[in-house]
Amino acid sequence: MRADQYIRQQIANYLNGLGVEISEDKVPLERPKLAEHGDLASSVAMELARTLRRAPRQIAEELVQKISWDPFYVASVEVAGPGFVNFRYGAGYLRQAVREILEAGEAFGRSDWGGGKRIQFEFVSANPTGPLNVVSARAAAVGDVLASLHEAVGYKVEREYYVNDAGRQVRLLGQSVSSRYMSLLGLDEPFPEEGYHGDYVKDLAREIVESYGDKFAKMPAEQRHRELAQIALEKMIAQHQEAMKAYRVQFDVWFRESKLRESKEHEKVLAYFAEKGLSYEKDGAIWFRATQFGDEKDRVLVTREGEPTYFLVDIAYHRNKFERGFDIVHDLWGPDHHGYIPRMKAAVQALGIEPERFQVSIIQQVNLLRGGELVKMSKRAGQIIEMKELIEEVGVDVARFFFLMRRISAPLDFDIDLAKKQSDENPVYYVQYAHARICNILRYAEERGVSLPAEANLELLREPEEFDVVKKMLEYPDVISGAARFLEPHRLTTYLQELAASFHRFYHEHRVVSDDADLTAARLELTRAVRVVLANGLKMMNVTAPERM
RNA sequence: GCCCCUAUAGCUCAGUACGGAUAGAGCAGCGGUUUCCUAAACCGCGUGUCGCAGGUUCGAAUCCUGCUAGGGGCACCA
Repeated sequence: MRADQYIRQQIANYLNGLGVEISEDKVPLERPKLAEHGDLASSVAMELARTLRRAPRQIAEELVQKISWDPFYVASVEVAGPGFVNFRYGAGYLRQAVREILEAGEAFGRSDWGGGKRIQFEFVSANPTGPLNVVSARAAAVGDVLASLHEAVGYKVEREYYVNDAGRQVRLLGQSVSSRYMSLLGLDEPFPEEGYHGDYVKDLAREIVESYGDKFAKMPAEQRHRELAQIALEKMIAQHQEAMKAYRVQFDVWFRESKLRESKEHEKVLAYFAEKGLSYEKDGAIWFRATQFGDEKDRVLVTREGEPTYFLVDIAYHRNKFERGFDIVHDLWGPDHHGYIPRMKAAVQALGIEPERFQVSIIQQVNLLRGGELVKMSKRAGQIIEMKELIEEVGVDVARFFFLMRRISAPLDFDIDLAKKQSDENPVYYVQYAHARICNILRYAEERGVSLPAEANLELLREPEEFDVVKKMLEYPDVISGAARFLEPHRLTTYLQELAASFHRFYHEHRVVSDDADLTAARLELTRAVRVVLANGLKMMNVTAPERM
């Protein structure tokens, strides 16, 4: 049993005996900010003061006296301040934790409160009409880790990437490439008004000239646009897939919008809405009654030109997802899409799906800093820093870690200079170094042929720095479940830095491998446990845990 | 105008879900630590109108209301 559970149980039992009805999980218990306030503290006496009509300190004193505290879990209990009850962990409990962490290994920190429910995370889903930008890099890191966190707490998870390989944008890509293609061949074709200006379009055109020559120049413009669009599209999608692979994101499904269109799934939605009276015709367009489901205005499904809107196809896409049997569908979108949430939620409801099963997180923007200055990016001028360039410059580990350091709802400043520094200013190395350092200690012990007793005597662990490390490790399962539940992967980076710090402190104060074989054995166990937790945490983020640096 | 996000130390940020004690880290600055398992480490020193104003409460960075500033969004684009 966990010590916090034990304490809650004792308090709840005692209070129930007094006639106060309180369940274990309602007993307030928190980790105090100040070390002098103990390892755990309860404000229960203050909260009960009113109902019991007694002074909080008096209630606290009695509670402390009347309950017989098992010294295995609780080394000391005291009343402090206005009526807090402060607890310190028993040494036995802390020592046992070391053993439990080692036994659990990769399973340490995992739980099953997800109950095997199926959840899908859809993220990145960048248009294949251009290169991936740094926002996609953030989304990729965040989505991947949120998915992993949910796996760790007992969900069955799928990662999906939606490929918008159809519609207006793709036509524009075809026209843009065609124009560049023609001019490479010395021919003239006007550049489309809202075409894509980036250099990558010229690169695509050049590649196509190299592989196909002037084959497309002779065909009718419309056919050329179509065929070039397809070729360019596949090249872009392949690039995106390579980028994700290099970034260590493994998508289960790359879902193509064109598949939906081919199987006419959007038309089925249309028919369904028409049948249910959820759509109507106005000004030559077909509209969805989104206002019936809380959106601020009705939305167009089919334009006056008879073309399905992105929204309509997206509704079909979401219906398709739910038909695949997910209990929860979770989308990660960019900040420019937040206005889109009410209408998608409305649509999901209109399809008869419980709205709680559809969740959206908005990932805020990324500001790149170089030399302390904001790097200006303009999509129109084709001036952007691609995800690929950034990764090449700073490395996958650093990029992932940096993108995970902030709350997803906050814009993130990515300091390229800091990311490139291999020094103490860079938090990634700080954490990785702790892991490498541990591996080095273990190697050293092995090389020296340290002879260890069969079973380490953990009673020899008694230094405050040793216990501090254990206490920090004990926080890990809560960090994982909290990060998953509240969609806050940054808790993991913050935590790993704290764990690394507490290990570095321990390392500095005490020798692990010494002439005292028993003590060495005990400390090697502790050290191995820290390695487990650091490795688990880094693995969760898909950041490498180096054995030497 | 309406909606979303953000505002905490010189800088970058935790802490806000579920209100608790003297609001914490890292970096930058200054000073120190290595005959010893990696100094990519450790230790010490300073700083706060928690954006502002009210309210609720024994207690508010945290909850409520109203403001202010910055960013983003409000398409028959995606």
